[in-house]
Amino acid sequence: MTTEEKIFNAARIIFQRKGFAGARMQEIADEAGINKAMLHYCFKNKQMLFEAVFMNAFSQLAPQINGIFFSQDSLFDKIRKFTHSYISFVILNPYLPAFIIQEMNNNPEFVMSFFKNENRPNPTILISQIEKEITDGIIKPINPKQLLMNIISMTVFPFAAQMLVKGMLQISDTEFYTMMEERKTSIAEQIINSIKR
Amino acid sequence: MTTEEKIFNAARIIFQRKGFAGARMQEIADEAGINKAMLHYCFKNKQMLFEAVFMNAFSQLAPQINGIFFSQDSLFDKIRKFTHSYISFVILNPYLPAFIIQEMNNNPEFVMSFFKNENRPNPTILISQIEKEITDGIIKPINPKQLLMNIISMTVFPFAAQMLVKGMLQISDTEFYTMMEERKTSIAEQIINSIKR
DNA sequence: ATCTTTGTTAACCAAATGGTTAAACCGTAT
DNA sequence: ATACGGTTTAACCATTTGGTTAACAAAGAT
Repeated sequence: MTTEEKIFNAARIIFQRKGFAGARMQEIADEAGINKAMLHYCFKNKQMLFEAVFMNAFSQLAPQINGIFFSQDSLFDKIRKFTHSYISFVILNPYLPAFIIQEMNNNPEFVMSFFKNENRPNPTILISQIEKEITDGIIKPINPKQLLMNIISMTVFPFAAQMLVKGMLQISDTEFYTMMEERKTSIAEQIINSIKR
Repeated sequence: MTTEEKIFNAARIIFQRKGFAGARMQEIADEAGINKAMLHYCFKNKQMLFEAVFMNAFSQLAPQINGIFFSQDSLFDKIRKFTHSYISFVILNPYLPAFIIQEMNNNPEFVMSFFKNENRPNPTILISQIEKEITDGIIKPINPKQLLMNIISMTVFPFAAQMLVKGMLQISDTEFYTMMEERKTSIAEQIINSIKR
């Protein structure tokens, strides 16, 4: 593993654990097992290092979301595949959602630029598909954006608010994990149930 | 307004905007329009000031959630009332959810103590009610905790991840607000639809 | 062999930041 | 009026923090 990779991985761990403001360059250097000056040698400054980490995190997560937007499946299959693959991915990267949401809220201006990128999640196709399935009588009338928000909410929230959820429902890490496994399929069925005619 | 109140309000604004690590004592003093030394005169130190703000925020939000747990209504009515009253409240305090979730993730140990409090949200009654309505054949079988998670997710997530949602769906502040108003009733109907026999 | 480029470090620096202090201010009881 | 209590401030302090520098090592290139 190159030094740059060591730094990057260390930075990802620390930034995801403490956020941009809470992370210390020295801590990242320690985690990487190298001298602090190397951070600035490889990544100009804290902001650049952070942007590299955030950009990477976001570009890992975005395709997971894009999956639902660009396939050829029926709406129901899209929902099933999305929740399943997204939760599978996030179980392996449980800190990503909270990290992205936190930094996005703390850094709106910088981060909104991501959504002008061509690679950004683009829901327009899915929205027109929903509208079509409504007029075709396959599903009940619903505001497509609200439906989309419901899907994302049920999928992402438990991870983003992990501590809150665990504390409120008084569940352990393993029980949480079990529930997330169950959600891979249960969310989809729940949503489909609520909209199918 | 007393000086202590001025400080507290300023601290709430700054902490909610930047989080504990990102907030600067000087910034809070400026926002309050007083000298920095007063912060330490009224609230010992940054940690104490933060805990006062967080405690207050949490104790405002908790009763909103407790509402759903301790009423005598039917499950469907509980869901309707909860989503409506919770969203109404959060529209007036749109930064609360993100703030609480963020600090809860960054500060698990300190914050988990809240859930040992007697005043904590306690879902056991609601969970047994759900179990009862399942055996009574009023609703379809479902893991009660999953159902609860769904309700909370759909209600809280759009606020917690406001920037993400706005960026992804490409909606303005006003459109966001309109959608949240719509959600006051639509979430409940959505969920009820998905579980009623 | 030696020069040059790249990688790496210890020591250092200036600014920022949380916190302190001692003096000033101000209403009020004597 | 004055002495006294709590309140407020300007100036100050110690530490932390992001960032720099200059020397050193290692690996090719000549």
